[in-house]
Amino acid sequence: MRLVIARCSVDYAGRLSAHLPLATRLLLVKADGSVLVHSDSLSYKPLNWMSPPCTLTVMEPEPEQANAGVVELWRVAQAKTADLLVISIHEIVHDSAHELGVDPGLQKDGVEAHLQKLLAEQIELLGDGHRLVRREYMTAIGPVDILATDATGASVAVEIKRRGDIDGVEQLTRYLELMNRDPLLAPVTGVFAAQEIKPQARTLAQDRGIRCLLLDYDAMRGLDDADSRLF
Amino acid sequence: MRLVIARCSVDYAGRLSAHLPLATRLLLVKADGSVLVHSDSLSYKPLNWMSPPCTLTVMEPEPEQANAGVVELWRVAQAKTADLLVISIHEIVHDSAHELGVDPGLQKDGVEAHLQKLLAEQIELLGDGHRLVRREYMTAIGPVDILATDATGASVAVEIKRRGDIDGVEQLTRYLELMNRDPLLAPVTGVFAAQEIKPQARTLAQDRGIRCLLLDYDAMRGLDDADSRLF
DNA sequence: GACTAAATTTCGGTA
DNA sequence: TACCGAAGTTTAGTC
Repeated sequence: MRLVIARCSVDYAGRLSAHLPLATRLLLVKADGSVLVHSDSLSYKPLNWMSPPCTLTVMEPEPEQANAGVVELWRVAQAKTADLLVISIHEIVHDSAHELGVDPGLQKDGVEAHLQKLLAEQIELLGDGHRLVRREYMTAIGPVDILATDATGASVAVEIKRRGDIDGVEQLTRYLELMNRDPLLAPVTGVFAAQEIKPQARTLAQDRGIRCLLLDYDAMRGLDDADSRLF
Repeated sequence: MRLVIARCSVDYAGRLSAHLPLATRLLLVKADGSVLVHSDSLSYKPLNWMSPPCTLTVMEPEPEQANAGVVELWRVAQAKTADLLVISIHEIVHDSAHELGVDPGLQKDGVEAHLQKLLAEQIELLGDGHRLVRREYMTAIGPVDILATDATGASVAVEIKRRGDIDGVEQLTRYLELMNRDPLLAPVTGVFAAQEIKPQARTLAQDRGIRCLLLDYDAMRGLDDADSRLF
């Protein structure tokens, strides 16, 4: 990994055109050849970048550019997409390279998968008499998060989201349309379960006869922990 | 901006739990206090991070941790969300700080806005006799990208995407439903225009009587350039 | 401030 | 490999 702090301007041409005026920035060159341009604020996302696989070529500036103060010209090209990133360096403030080795990678745990697991374990949150059929119930257009039955034995399809948006309601609606054409399943009712449900999503769901269920993640996790300790 | 190359392990607790085993990584501390953890590959996205506003506290390791080889303990906390990032540093390989100043910011140009402008100028791509009514036609639930009329004078609503996904069809469907309730506009037909249309999106669109139109960005841009030079 | 839509989305899983 | 859906999505714009 090479770290360069430089006064530079940047131009990107590819899926869009973008230009960065002259300023001091961090240029981060990774071992796979990818390049990231970061400013001192607006974290997370680089101002500009090039994804691997790509090649970095350091070029001499044209006389005209040299007169304008350009010391080095970096040309970062992507083979596949013909995207091009050009960095015009006017001054290098810092330059260092470091051997990092391969990263063992990130271990994640949580979010929607966890909500789904918890709700499957606490299926009675859907209402008295509900029973779990299975998680990730496959349909022709994708998996339904949870399939259950209510007290009368009728099918219930549950779509789980962390944030209940209008898109989630559309998604569940498509599943319900499809599943209600299956005589083995029909009639199937829908439950839209989320930690937070946007007003518009709630309105749309109710308009389509889909029940909304607010999930209390902390409470569900607490119950889960309590259960695990009941031995 | 402070750049630290360090052998470290990282733990994040917040919207999810994540753990990074001991390895050498780049720790990037920005002027606004935000922290990014980058490995030497997998560009663009940090392995772990904390968004501003947040506070970085450097702590002495507990005796137990010190015995395990921890030299420094970084605690990055977000005030609002109670998210917490803990970086256990075993060895600092590099440490430097740099004054970057405020970045003038990125100038973008292109993508969907450009496609919309081009299609508005080349409205005949929708079919013979089509005329532009206006771009960004406002409705109660948001702006329709382009409103036009066909050869018979009937209204045509156009949704433009770079990548035509199923969501875009849903979006256009909502607009069409609403607009067809307006006696001044009805009947309104829909056109789903994109550089690339996913098979499922095309199927859904056709099922709903929405016409699909593939846009050739380069050709449209070429025409535009040719037009601009016709003087 | 709330909400919607776009992103050079990126990233992971599955058929 | 293509496609689909999630993301600690983030970010920008509008109401």
